[in-house]
Amino acid sequence: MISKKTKYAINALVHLTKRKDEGPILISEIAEQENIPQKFLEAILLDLKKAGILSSKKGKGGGYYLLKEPDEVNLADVMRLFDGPIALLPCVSYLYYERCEECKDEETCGQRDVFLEVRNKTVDLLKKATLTEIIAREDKLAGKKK
Amino acid sequence: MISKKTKYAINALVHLTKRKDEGPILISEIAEQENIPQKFLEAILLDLKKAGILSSKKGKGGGYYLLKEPDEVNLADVMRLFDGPIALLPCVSYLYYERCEECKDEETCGQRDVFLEVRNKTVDLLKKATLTEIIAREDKLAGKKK
DNA sequence: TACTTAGTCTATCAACTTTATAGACTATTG
DNA sequence: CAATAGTCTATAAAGTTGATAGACTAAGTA
Repeated sequence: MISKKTKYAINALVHLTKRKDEGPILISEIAEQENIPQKFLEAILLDLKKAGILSSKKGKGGGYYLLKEPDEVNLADVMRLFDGPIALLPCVSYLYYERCEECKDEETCGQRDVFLEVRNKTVDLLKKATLTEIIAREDKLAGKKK
Repeated sequence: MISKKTKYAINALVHLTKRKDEGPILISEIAEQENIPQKFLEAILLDLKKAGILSSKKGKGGGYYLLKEPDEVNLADVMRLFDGPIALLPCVSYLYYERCEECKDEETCGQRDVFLEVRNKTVDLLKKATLTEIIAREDKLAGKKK
């Protein structure tokens, strides 16, 4: 399961993408409309800023806004930022690789081979899921609904 | 990441599969050869027994052995047993479904749509990974190695 | 029957992570 | 200089994970 942090981060990013022509958006507004505890959201947005995805303005008329283009931000990056590795085993993670202590031979480990496949497919799907693409999905789903 | 419990369980199951013609295998033997803390392994094997995957015999000449056929045990089932849902969001889990409190409309949620795809692909890959298939992978990897 | 073997059950625990809250601080705008 | 709004630090409750200890029970064997 992904953490609430990641889930909240994605919702906040989608929110900011939809309103990206309105200038800076207040934390309090995002918190209220997306049902996220405000203080918790503050920390999340700060992390997204440090990661170069968002930027902010202080004082009156301030708030947060997208720094990267919506098609340059994908769920794989967001997940890694808050939850760390996407891989289900440390030994198949590319960015957070770690050997399994109990493993006898990594090269011939069948379990590892399975989870390597799962990781590759998952990263593949999550990389394709950009903010732009997520909103396109929503539009499509909303169309089907009515 | 999967828990050590799941990882240990898979290693123990593969171990028992390889030696399934030898009769009951001691917990202590599996623990030693697979580098698993014995007391921890005891609990794991007990869970696998309760799930109908293993059976055991007490007293001298006792130990654990496979009850199901190796091609009837897959990693999706083992993961669910120890780690619960495979899905990354509660709202896309089939067996452990739960609504996201903060969600405004599940039917048109783009985030959900992405994680539904990830879940489906992951379950698909893990269902195919039976004990038989894992050992076949190991043989193949060992062949390539030399 | 008594002894040994080996799985089973219950309780406990330290360490860590997650989710969240409170409050002081700093920069910007008007 | 006062109001606004993001930033930083600390704290904490709750839950999960990985592990250990010890008593108990069932099965085989002499």
